[in-house]
Amino acid sequence: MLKIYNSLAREKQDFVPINPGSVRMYVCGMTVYDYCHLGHARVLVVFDMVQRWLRAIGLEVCYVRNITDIDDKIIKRASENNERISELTARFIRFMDEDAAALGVEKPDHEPKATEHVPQMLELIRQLEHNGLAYQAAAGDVNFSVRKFPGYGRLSGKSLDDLRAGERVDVDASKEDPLDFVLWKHAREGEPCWASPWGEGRPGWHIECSAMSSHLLGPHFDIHGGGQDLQFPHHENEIAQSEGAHGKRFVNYWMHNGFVRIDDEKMSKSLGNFFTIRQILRNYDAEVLRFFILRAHYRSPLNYSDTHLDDARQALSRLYTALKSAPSSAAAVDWDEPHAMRFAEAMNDDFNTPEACAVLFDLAAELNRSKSTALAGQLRGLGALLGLLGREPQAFLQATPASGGEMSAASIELLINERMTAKKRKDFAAADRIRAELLSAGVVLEDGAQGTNWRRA
RNA sequence: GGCGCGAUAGCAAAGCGGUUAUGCACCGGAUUGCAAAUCCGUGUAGGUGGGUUCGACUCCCGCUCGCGCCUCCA
Repeated sequence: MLKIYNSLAREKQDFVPINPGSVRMYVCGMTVYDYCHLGHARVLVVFDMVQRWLRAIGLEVCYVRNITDIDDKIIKRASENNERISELTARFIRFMDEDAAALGVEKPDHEPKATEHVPQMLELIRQLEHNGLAYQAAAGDVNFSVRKFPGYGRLSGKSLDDLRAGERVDVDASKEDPLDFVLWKHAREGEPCWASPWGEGRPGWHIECSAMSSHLLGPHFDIHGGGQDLQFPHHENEIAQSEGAHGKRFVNYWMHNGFVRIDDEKMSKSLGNFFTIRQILRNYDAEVLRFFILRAHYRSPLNYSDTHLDDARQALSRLYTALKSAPSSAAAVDWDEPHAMRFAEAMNDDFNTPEACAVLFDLAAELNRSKSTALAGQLRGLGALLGLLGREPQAFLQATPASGGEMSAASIELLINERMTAKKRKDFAAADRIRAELLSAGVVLEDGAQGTNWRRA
Protein backbone atom coordinates (compact mmCIF):
# COMPACT_ATOMS: atom_id res chain seq x y z
CA MET A 1 0.00 0.00 0.00
CA LEU A 2 1.45 3.33 -1.08
CA LYS A 3 1.51 6.07 1.52
CA ILE A 4 1.93 9.72 0.58
CA TYR A 5 2.65 12.64 2.86
CA ASN A 6 -0.22 14.99 2.14
CA SER A 7 0.74 18.61 2.81
CA LEU A 8 -2.92 19.45 3.22
CA ALA A 9 -3.39 16.97 6.07
CA ARG A 10 0.20 17.26 7.33
CA GLU A 11 0.51 13.50 7.62
CA LYS A 12 1.24 10.39 5.64
CA GLN A 13 -1.93 8.91 4.23
CA ASP A 14 -2.82 5.77 2.34
CA PHE A 15 -3.02 6.61 -1.32
CA VAL A 16 -6.43 5.84 -2.72
CA PRO A 17 -6.92 6.98 -6.32
CA ILE A 18 -10.21 8.58 -7.28
CA ASN A 19 -10.61 6.07 -10.09
CA PRO A 20 -9.23 2.67 -9.11
CA GLY A 21 -6.13 1.82 -11.11
CA SER A 22 -5.38 5.26 -12.44
CA VAL A 23 -3.84 8.50 -11.22
CA ARG A 24 -4.10 12.05 -12.43
CA MET A 25 -1.19 14.24 -11.35
CA TYR A 26 -0.42 17.89 -11.96
CA VAL A 27 2.90 19.56 -11.15
CA CYS A 28 3.70 23.24 -11.40
CA GLY A 29 6.45 23.56 -13.93
CA MET A 30 8.73 26.32 -15.00
CA THR A 31 8.36 29.95 -15.90
CA VAL A 32 10.52 30.06 -18.99
CA TYR A 33 12.61 33.21 -19.07
CA ASP A 34 15.96 31.82 -17.94
CA TYR A 35 17.97 28.62 -17.60
CA CYS A 36 16.74 26.01 -15.14
CA HIS A 37 18.67 25.94 -11.88
CA LEU A 38 19.21 23.15 -9.37
CA GLY A 39 15.94 23.88 -7.64
CA HIS A 40 14.15 23.22 -10.90
CA ALA A 41 16.24 20.10 -11.35
CA ARG A 42 14.92 18.82 -8.07
CA VAL A 43 11.26 19.27 -9.01
CA LEU A 44 11.86 17.69 -12.39
CA VAL A 45 13.65 14.67 -10.94
CA VAL A 46 11.47 14.20 -7.87
CA PHE A 47 8.18 14.13 -9.72
CA ASP A 48 9.68 12.05 -12.49
CA MET A 49 10.57 9.53 -9.79
CA VAL A 50 7.04 9.73 -8.37
CA GLN A 51 5.51 9.24 -11.79
CA ARG A 52 7.77 6.25 -12.50
CA TRP A 53 6.91 4.58 -9.20
CA LEU A 54 3.17 5.10 -9.67
CA ARG A 55 3.48 3.31 -13.00
CA ALA A 56 5.74 0.66 -11.48
CA ILE A 57 3.04 -0.36 -9.03
CA GLY A 58 0.64 -0.80 -11.90
CA LEU A 59 -1.27 2.46 -11.95
CA GLU A 60 -2.18 4.16 -15.17
CA VAL A 61 -0.80 7.68 -14.90
CA CYS A 62 -1.74 10.92 -16.55
CA TYR A 63 1.02 13.34 -15.63
CA VAL A 64 0.70 17.04 -16.48
CA ARG A 65 3.48 19.58 -15.97
CA ASN A 66 2.68 23.06 -17.17
CA ILE A 67 4.80 25.74 -18.78
CA THR A 68 4.24 29.35 -17.78
CA ASP A 69 5.06 31.31 -20.89
CA ILE A 70 3.44 34.63 -20.02
CA ASP A 71 4.15 36.64 -16.88
CA ASP A 72 5.81 39.80 -15.59
CA LYS A 73 9.32 38.43 -15.60
CA ILE A 74 9.03 37.07 -19.09
CA ILE A 75 7.74 40.40 -20.39
CA LYS A 76 10.53 42.23 -18.61
CA ARG A 77 13.26 39.91 -19.85
CA ALA A 78 12.03 39.99 -23.43
CA SER A 79 12.03 43.75 -23.43
CA GLU A 80 15.53 43.83 -21.91
CA ASN A 81 16.71 41.47 -24.61
CA ASN A 82 14.80 43.40 -27.20
CA GLU A 83 13.26 40.22 -28.54
CA ARG A 84 9.80 38.82 -28.97
CA ILE A 85 8.29 37.01 -26.02
CA SER A 86 7.60 33.95 -28.12
CA GLU A 87 11.26 33.77 -29.15
CA LEU A 88 12.44 34.07 -25.57
CA THR A 89 10.09 31.42 -24.25
CA ALA A 90 10.69 29.03 -27.15
CA ARG A 91 14.43 29.20 -26.50
CA PHE A 92 14.17 28.51 -22.80
CA ILE A 93 11.63 25.75 -23.32
CA ARG A 94 14.21 24.12 -25.57
CA PHE A 95 16.92 24.51 -22.94
CA MET A 96 14.60 23.11 -20.29
CA ASP A 97 13.87 20.09 -22.47
CA GLU A 98 17.58 19.50 -22.96
CA ASP A 99 18.30 19.73 -19.25
CA ALA A 100 15.39 17.47 -18.34
CA ALA A 101 16.44 14.89 -20.92
CA ALA A 102 20.01 14.92 -19.62
CA LEU A 103 18.71 14.23 -16.12
CA GLY A 104 16.77 11.22 -17.35
CA VAL A 105 13.42 12.92 -16.81
CA GLU A 106 10.69 11.36 -18.92
CA LYS A 107 8.34 13.64 -20.81
CA PRO A 108 5.08 14.28 -18.96
CA ASP A 109 1.93 13.19 -20.76
CA HIS A 110 0.95 16.84 -21.24
CA GLU A 111 2.93 20.07 -21.04
CA PRO A 112 0.29 22.76 -21.43
CA LYS A 113 1.34 26.33 -22.08
CA ALA A 114 -0.44 29.19 -20.38
CA THR A 115 -0.77 31.20 -23.60
CA GLU A 116 -2.70 28.36 -25.18
CA HIS A 117 -5.28 28.20 -22.39
CA VAL A 118 -6.52 31.76 -22.08
CA PRO A 119 -10.11 30.84 -23.04
CA GLN A 120 -10.21 28.27 -20.23
CA MET A 121 -8.94 30.91 -17.81
CA LEU A 122 -11.56 33.39 -18.90
CA GLU A 123 -14.25 30.79 -18.41
CA LEU A 124 -12.97 30.10 -14.92
CA ILE A 125 -12.95 33.79 -14.04
CA ARG A 126 -16.45 34.15 -15.43
CA GLN A 127 -17.56 31.28 -13.21
CA LEU A 128 -15.89 32.86 -10.18
CA GLU A 129 -17.58 36.17 -10.88
CA HIS A 130 -20.88 34.37 -11.28
CA ASN A 131 -20.31 32.69 -7.89
CA GLY A 132 -19.63 36.07 -6.29
CA LEU A 133 -15.95 35.37 -5.62
CA ALA A 134 -14.46 37.74 -8.18
CA TYR A 135 -14.89 41.44 -8.75
CA GLN A 136 -13.42 44.02 -11.05
CA ALA A 137 -11.61 46.73 -9.12
CA ALA A 138 -11.44 50.38 -10.04
CA ALA A 139 -8.04 49.99 -11.67
CA GLY A 140 -9.49 47.43 -14.06
CA ASP A 141 -7.96 44.29 -12.61
CA VAL A 142 -10.25 41.41 -11.77
CA ASN A 143 -9.50 40.14 -8.27
CA PHE A 144 -10.38 37.10 -6.24
CA SER A 145 -12.10 37.95 -2.99
CA VAL A 146 -10.38 35.82 -0.36
CA ARG A 147 -12.79 36.77 2.43
CA LYS A 148 -15.62 35.20 0.49
CA PHE A 149 -13.92 31.86 0.18
CA PRO A 150 -14.26 29.88 3.41
CA GLY A 151 -11.23 27.78 4.19
CA TYR A 152 -8.72 30.12 2.61
CA GLY A 153 -5.37 29.35 4.28
CA ARG A 154 -6.04 25.68 4.97
CA LEU A 155 -3.14 24.38 2.86
CA SER A 156 -0.58 26.82 4.18
CA GLY A 157 -1.92 26.63 7.72
CA LYS A 158 -2.45 30.35 7.93
CA SER A 159 -5.47 32.33 8.89
CA LEU A 160 -6.31 35.50 7.02
CA ASP A 161 -5.54 37.49 10.14
CA ASP A 162 -2.13 35.84 10.54
CA LEU A 163 -1.41 36.74 6.97
CA ARG A 164 -2.44 40.33 7.58
CA ALA A 165 -0.09 40.54 10.53
CA GLY A 166 2.89 39.68 8.40
CA GLU A 167 2.10 41.95 5.51
CA ARG A 168 5.20 43.33 3.93
CA VAL A 169 3.80 44.59 0.71
CA ASP A 170 2.34 47.91 -0.28
CA VAL A 171 -1.38 47.60 -0.23
CA ASP A 172 -3.20 48.11 -3.48
CA ALA A 173 -6.00 50.47 -2.49
CA SER A 174 -8.36 49.20 -5.15
CA LYS A 175 -8.53 45.76 -3.57
CA GLU A 176 -11.40 44.99 -1.23
CA ASP A 177 -8.98 43.08 0.96
CA PRO A 178 -5.21 43.42 0.82
CA LEU A 179 -4.90 39.67 0.36
CA ASP A 180 -7.13 39.53 -2.68
CA PHE A 181 -5.11 38.38 -5.66
CA VAL A 182 -5.32 39.17 -9.33
CA LEU A 183 -7.15 36.89 -11.74
CA TRP A 184 -6.98 39.17 -14.75
CA LYS A 185 -4.61 42.11 -15.18
CA HIS A 186 -5.83 44.98 -17.29
CA ALA A 187 -3.69 45.66 -20.36
CA ARG A 188 -0.78 48.04 -20.12
CA GLU A 189 1.02 49.90 -22.82
CA GLY A 190 3.41 47.70 -24.74
CA GLU A 191 2.40 44.47 -23.00
CA PRO A 192 0.77 41.51 -24.69
CA CYS A 193 -2.94 41.20 -24.08
CA TRP A 194 -6.06 39.22 -24.87
CA ALA A 195 -9.65 40.35 -25.24
CA SER A 196 -11.98 39.56 -22.36
CA PRO A 197 -15.36 40.56 -20.92
CA TRP A 198 -13.41 42.73 -18.47
CA GLY A 199 -11.43 44.48 -21.14
CA GLU A 200 -8.12 43.67 -22.70
CA GLY A 201 -5.58 42.18 -20.38
CA ARG A 202 -3.63 39.10 -19.44
CA PRO A 203 -4.05 36.35 -16.86
CA GLY A 204 -2.79 36.49 -13.30
CA TRP A 205 -0.26 33.82 -12.42
CA HIS A 206 -2.44 31.62 -10.23
CA ILE A 207 -5.37 31.24 -12.60
CA GLU A 208 -3.18 29.52 -15.19
CA CYS A 209 -2.70 26.39 -13.17
CA SER A 210 -6.34 26.15 -12.13
CA ALA A 211 -7.41 26.43 -15.76
CA MET A 212 -4.86 24.05 -17.22
CA SER A 213 -5.27 21.38 -14.57
CA SER A 214 -9.05 21.25 -14.80
CA HIS A 215 -8.92 21.40 -18.59
CA LEU A 216 -6.66 18.33 -18.80
CA LEU A 217 -7.50 16.42 -15.62
CA GLY A 218 -10.96 17.61 -14.67
CA PRO A 219 -12.03 19.68 -11.65
CA HIS A 220 -11.07 16.97 -9.15
CA PHE A 221 -7.89 14.93 -9.44
CA ASP A 222 -5.47 12.91 -7.33
CA ILE A 223 -2.09 14.55 -6.87
CA HIS A 224 -0.84 18.09 -7.18
CA GLY A 225 2.86 18.75 -6.71
CA GLY A 226 5.42 21.49 -6.74
CA GLY A 227 8.17 23.15 -4.76
CA GLN A 228 7.55 24.04 -1.15
CA ASP A 229 7.70 27.72 -1.98
CA LEU A 230 4.54 27.39 -4.03
CA GLN A 231 2.47 26.21 -1.11
CA PHE A 232 1.66 29.81 -0.31
CA PRO A 233 0.29 31.71 -2.00
CA HIS A 234 0.21 29.87 -5.32
CA HIS A 235 -1.33 26.57 -4.31
CA GLU A 236 -3.54 28.17 -1.72
CA ASN A 237 -4.91 30.40 -4.46
CA GLU A 238 -5.31 27.51 -6.86
CA ILE A 239 -7.53 25.79 -4.33
CA ALA A 240 -9.58 28.93 -3.82
CA GLN A 241 -10.03 29.43 -7.57
CA SER A 242 -10.76 25.85 -8.52
CA GLU A 243 -13.03 25.01 -5.63
CA GLY A 244 -14.61 28.44 -5.80
CA ALA A 245 -15.45 27.97 -9.47
CA HIS A 246 -16.41 24.30 -9.53
CA GLY A 247 -17.91 24.00 -6.09
CA LYS A 248 -16.18 20.73 -5.36
CA ARG A 249 -12.97 19.39 -3.97
CA PHE A 250 -9.95 20.19 -6.13
CA VAL A 251 -7.06 17.90 -5.17
CA ASN A 252 -6.82 14.89 -2.86
CA TYR A 253 -3.06 14.81 -2.20
CA TRP A 254 -0.71 17.78 -2.18
CA MET A 255 2.99 17.00 -2.47
CA HIS A 256 5.76 19.55 -1.90
CA ASN A 257 9.44 18.92 -2.41
CA GLY A 258 12.07 20.57 -0.20
CA PHE A 259 14.46 23.29 -1.28
CA VAL A 260 17.95 23.04 -2.62
CA ARG A 261 20.25 25.09 -0.43
CA ILE A 262 23.64 26.66 -0.75
CA ASP A 263 25.48 27.07 2.56
CA ASP A 264 22.26 26.37 4.45
CA GLU A 265 20.34 29.05 2.62
CA LYS A 266 17.56 28.53 0.12
CA MET A 267 18.77 28.62 -3.46
CA SER A 268 16.67 31.10 -5.38
CA LYS A 269 16.64 33.55 -8.17
CA SER A 270 15.98 36.43 -5.80
CA LEU A 271 18.95 35.59 -3.57
CA GLY A 272 21.09 35.12 -6.64
CA ASN A 273 22.84 32.11 -5.10
CA PHE A 274 21.82 29.61 -7.74
CA PHE A 275 23.62 27.24 -10.05
CA THR A 276 22.05 26.36 -13.36
CA ILE A 277 21.73 22.74 -14.38
CA ARG A 278 23.99 23.22 -17.36
CA GLN A 279 26.64 24.85 -15.23
CA ILE A 280 26.78 21.73 -13.08
CA LEU A 281 26.70 19.42 -16.07
CA ARG A 282 29.89 20.94 -17.40
CA ASN A 283 31.76 19.25 -14.57
CA TYR A 284 29.51 16.43 -13.45
CA ASP A 285 27.73 13.56 -15.10
CA ALA A 286 23.98 14.18 -15.25
CA GLU A 287 23.31 10.79 -13.69
CA VAL A 288 25.44 11.80 -10.71
CA LEU A 289 23.26 14.86 -10.25
CA ARG A 290 20.12 12.75 -10.51
CA PHE A 291 21.51 10.30 -7.97
CA PHE A 292 22.50 13.18 -5.69
CA ILE A 293 18.90 14.41 -5.72
CA LEU A 294 17.35 10.99 -5.18
CA ARG A 295 19.62 9.85 -2.38
CA ALA A 296 17.97 12.50 -0.19
CA HIS A 297 14.31 12.33 0.73
CA TYR A 298 12.21 14.58 -1.49
CA ARG A 299 10.84 16.57 1.43
CA SER A 300 14.19 17.21 3.12
CA PRO A 301 16.33 20.21 2.40
CA LEU A 302 19.18 19.35 0.05
CA ASN A 303 22.46 21.16 0.54
CA TYR A 304 24.44 21.54 -2.61
CA SER A 305 28.22 21.67 -2.82
CA ASP A 306 30.89 20.26 -5.12
CA THR A 307 32.05 18.03 -2.27
CA HIS A 308 28.62 16.46 -2.01
CA LEU A 309 28.51 15.82 -5.74
CA ASP A 310 31.97 14.26 -5.59
CA ASP A 311 30.69 12.03 -2.84
CA ALA A 312 27.63 11.10 -4.89
CA ARG A 313 29.86 10.29 -7.84
CA GLN A 314 31.97 7.91 -5.76
CA ALA A 315 28.85 6.21 -4.47
CA LEU A 316 27.32 5.78 -7.90
CA SER A 317 30.65 4.40 -9.14
CA ARG A 318 30.35 1.65 -6.59
CA LEU A 319 27.04 0.55 -8.08
CA TYR A 320 28.36 0.60 -11.61
CA THR A 321 31.53 -1.20 -10.53
CA ALA A 322 29.43 -3.97 -9.05
CA LEU A 323 27.42 -4.15 -12.26
CA LYS A 324 30.65 -4.63 -14.18
CA SER A 325 31.29 -7.93 -12.42
CA ALA A 326 28.35 -9.77 -13.98
CA PRO A 327 26.67 -9.44 -17.35
CA SER A 328 23.18 -8.04 -17.02
CA SER A 329 20.38 -6.34 -18.77
CA ALA A 330 17.51 -4.38 -17.32
CA ALA A 331 15.25 -7.39 -17.02
CA ALA A 332 11.89 -7.28 -15.31
CA VAL A 333 12.24 -7.07 -11.54
CA ASP A 334 11.55 -10.21 -9.54
CA TRP A 335 9.34 -8.76 -6.82
CA ASP A 336 9.57 -11.87 -4.65
CA GLU A 337 13.30 -11.39 -4.21
CA PRO A 338 14.14 -9.92 -0.75
CA HIS A 339 15.94 -6.80 -1.99
CA ALA A 340 13.11 -5.96 -4.34
CA MET A 341 10.64 -6.37 -1.52
CA ARG A 342 12.59 -3.98 0.67
CA PHE A 343 12.87 -1.55 -2.21
CA ALA A 344 9.14 -1.58 -2.80
CA GLU A 345 8.45 -1.15 0.89
CA ALA A 346 10.72 1.90 0.99
CA MET A 347 9.18 3.47 -2.10
CA ASN A 348 5.67 2.81 -0.86
CA ASP A 349 6.55 4.69 2.31
CA ASP A 350 6.16 8.16 0.87
CA PHE A 351 8.80 7.59 -1.82
CA ASN A 352 11.68 6.91 0.55
CA THR A 353 14.40 6.99 -2.08
CA PRO A 354 17.32 7.15 0.43
CA GLU A 355 16.19 3.82 1.83
CA ALA A 356 15.64 2.49 -1.70
CA CYS A 357 19.19 3.55 -2.56
CA ALA A 358 20.51 1.77 0.53
CA VAL A 359 18.88 -1.39 -0.84
CA LEU A 360 20.74 -0.87 -4.11
CA PHE A 361 24.04 -0.77 -2.18
CA ASP A 362 23.20 -3.91 -0.24
CA LEU A 363 22.37 -5.54 -3.54
CA ALA A 364 25.70 -4.37 -4.97
CA ALA A 365 27.62 -5.88 -2.05
CA GLU A 366 25.79 -9.16 -2.52
CA LEU A 367 26.46 -9.01 -6.23
CA ASN A 368 30.18 -8.42 -5.64
CA ARG A 369 30.29 -11.59 -3.57
CA SER A 370 28.15 -13.82 -5.73
CA LYS A 371 28.67 -12.43 -9.25
CA SER A 372 25.10 -13.58 -9.79
CA THR A 373 23.59 -12.56 -13.10
CA ALA A 374 20.16 -12.65 -11.52
CA LEU A 375 21.18 -10.16 -8.83
CA ALA A 376 22.81 -7.93 -11.44
CA GLY A 377 19.49 -7.95 -13.27
CA GLN A 378 17.70 -6.98 -10.07
CA LEU A 379 20.11 -4.12 -9.48
CA ARG A 380 19.63 -2.83 -12.99
CA GLY A 381 15.89 -3.29 -12.84
CA LEU A 382 15.45 -1.51 -9.52
CA GLY A 383 17.87 1.21 -10.59
CA ALA A 384 15.81 1.73 -13.72
CA LEU A 385 12.76 2.46 -11.59
CA LEU A 386 14.67 5.44 -10.21
CA GLY A 387 15.95 6.34 -13.66
CA LEU A 388 19.46 5.19 -12.71
CA LEU A 389 22.00 2.57 -13.81
CA GLY A 390 20.77 2.46 -17.37
CA ARG A 391 24.17 2.67 -19.00
CA GLU A 392 26.98 0.24 -19.62
CA PRO A 393 29.26 0.35 -16.56
CA GLN A 394 32.29 1.22 -18.69
CA ALA A 395 30.43 4.09 -20.30
CA PHE A 396 29.74 5.59 -16.89
CA LEU A 397 33.12 4.88 -15.33
CA GLN A 398 35.05 6.19 -18.31
CA ALA A 399 32.80 9.13 -19.17
CA THR A 400 34.50 12.42 -19.91
CA PRO A 401 33.13 15.58 -18.31
CA ALA A 402 31.52 17.96 -20.76
CA SER A 403 34.05 20.63 -19.92
CA GLY A 404 36.67 18.48 -21.66
CA GLY A 405 40.40 18.81 -21.18
CA GLU A 406 40.69 15.15 -20.24
CA MET A 407 43.07 12.62 -21.68
CA SER A 408 41.44 10.72 -24.53
CA ALA A 409 40.55 7.06 -24.29
CA ALA A 410 42.95 6.31 -27.13
CA SER A 411 45.92 7.89 -25.34
CA ILE A 412 44.98 6.06 -22.18
CA GLU A 413 44.86 2.71 -23.98
CA LEU A 414 48.23 3.46 -25.52
CA LEU A 415 49.83 4.07 -22.14
CA ILE A 416 48.16 0.99 -20.70
CA ASN A 417 49.71 -1.11 -23.47
CA GLU A 418 53.10 0.42 -22.81
CA ARG A 419 52.70 -0.42 -19.16
CA MET A 420 51.73 -3.99 -20.03
CA THR A 421 54.94 -4.42 -21.94
CA ALA A 422 56.95 -3.03 -19.04
CA LYS A 423 55.15 -5.37 -16.65
CA LYS A 424 55.89 -8.36 -18.84
CA ARG A 425 59.61 -7.69 -18.63
CA LYS A 426 59.19 -7.11 -14.85
CA ASP A 427 60.14 -3.48 -15.18
CA PHE A 428 57.81 -2.43 -12.37
CA ALA A 429 59.45 0.95 -11.96
CA ALA A 430 58.48 1.87 -15.51
CA ALA A 431 55.01 0.35 -15.09
CA ASP A 432 54.42 2.31 -11.90
CA ARG A 433 55.65 5.49 -13.54
CA ILE A 434 53.02 5.13 -16.25
CA ARG A 435 50.36 4.38 -13.68
CA ALA A 436 51.31 7.48 -11.72
CA GLU A 437 51.24 9.54 -14.88
CA LEU A 438 47.72 8.34 -15.63
CA LEU A 439 46.62 8.93 -12.07
CA SER A 440 47.75 12.54 -12.22
CA ALA A 441 45.61 12.81 -15.37
CA GLY A 442 42.66 11.54 -13.33
CA VAL A 443 42.75 7.96 -14.59
CA VAL A 444 42.76 5.01 -12.20
CA LEU A 445 43.98 1.60 -13.33
CA GLU A 446 42.67 -1.73 -12.15
CA ASP A 447 44.69 -4.80 -13.02
CA GLY A 448 42.51 -7.86 -13.37
CA ALA A 449 42.73 -11.41 -14.63
CA GLN A 450 41.69 -10.37 -18.13
CA GLY A 451 44.00 -7.39 -18.35
CA THR A 452 43.89 -3.82 -17.16
CA ASN A 453 40.72 -1.78 -16.75
CA TRP A 454 40.62 1.96 -16.35
CA ARG A 455 38.19 4.53 -15.06
CA ARG A 456 38.19 8.21 -14.35
CA ALA A 457 38.78 9.16 -10.73
C1' G B 1 5.48 39.68 15.26
C1' G B 2 2.48 35.08 13.38
C1' C B 3 2.85 30.04 11.52
C1' G B 4 5.70 25.70 10.26
C1' C B 5 9.98 22.34 9.74
C1' G B 6 14.51 20.47 11.51
C1' A B 7 18.95 19.15 14.94
C1' U B 8 21.80 11.49 13.81
C1' A B 9 28.95 9.65 13.79
C1' G B 10 34.68 13.36 10.07
C1' C B 11 30.97 14.42 5.80
C1' A B 12 26.20 13.05 3.56
C1' A B 13 21.66 10.61 4.82
C1' A B 14 17.41 6.88 6.46
C1' G B 15 14.59 3.62 9.45
C1' C B 16 13.45 2.14 14.20
C1' G B 17 10.64 1.84 21.88
C1' G B 18 15.25 -3.02 22.85
C1' U B 19 18.95 -6.55 17.60
C1' U B 20 24.90 -3.89 11.67
C1' A B 21 20.95 1.37 8.08
C1' U B 22 23.43 2.93 3.68
C1' G B 23 27.33 5.81 0.91
C1' C B 24 31.99 8.62 1.10
C1' A B 25 36.27 9.16 4.27
C1' C B 26 39.28 6.50 8.17
C1' C B 27 41.69 1.91 10.54
C1' G B 28 43.17 -3.67 10.56
C1' G B 29 43.27 -8.15 7.52
C1' A B 30 42.73 -11.08 2.78
C1' U B 31 43.90 -10.41 -2.35
C1' U B 32 47.87 -7.82 -5.59
C1' G B 33 54.85 -7.45 -7.89
C1' C B 34 53.07 -2.82 -5.62
C1' A B 35 48.44 -0.54 -6.33
C1' A B 36 43.27 -0.10 -7.68
C1' A B 37 38.76 -2.71 -7.32
C1' U B 38 36.60 -6.42 -4.27
C1' C B 39 35.90 -9.28 0.16
C1' C B 40 36.29 -9.99 5.69
C1' G B 41 36.54 -7.23 10.20
C1' U B 42 36.76 -2.86 13.74
C1' G B 43 35.87 2.01 15.24
C1' U B 44 33.44 6.67 15.13
C1' A B 45 26.34 8.83 16.34
C1' G B 46 21.82 10.95 17.85
C1' G B 47 21.91 19.60 20.19
C1' U B 48 20.59 20.45 25.53
C1' G B 49 17.59 19.89 30.31
C1' G B 50 13.63 17.20 32.19
C1' G B 51 9.56 13.39 31.87
C1' U B 52 7.10 8.57 30.42
C1' U B 53 9.12 3.37 30.27
C1' C B 54 11.94 -2.65 32.55
C1' G B 55 14.37 -0.07 28.43
C1' A B 56 14.50 6.12 24.25
C1' C B 57 18.33 8.30 18.96
C1' U B 58 13.09 6.81 18.45
C1' C B 59 7.26 9.10 22.52
C1' C B 60 6.02 13.90 25.63
C1' C B 61 7.49 18.90 27.59
C1' G B 62 11.00 23.01 28.11
C1' C B 63 15.43 25.37 26.24
C1' U B 64 19.13 26.50 22.56
C1' C B 65 20.48 26.72 17.65
C1' G B 66 19.39 26.42 12.30
C1' C B 67 16.03 26.82 8.21
C1' G B 68 11.52 28.11 5.73
C1' C B 69 6.73 30.63 4.76
C1' C B 70 3.90 35.19 5.84
C1' U B 71 6.17 39.38 -1.47
C1' C B 72 8.00 36.95 -7.09
C1' C B 73 10.26 32.01 -6.50
C1' A B 74 10.71 24.82 -7.85
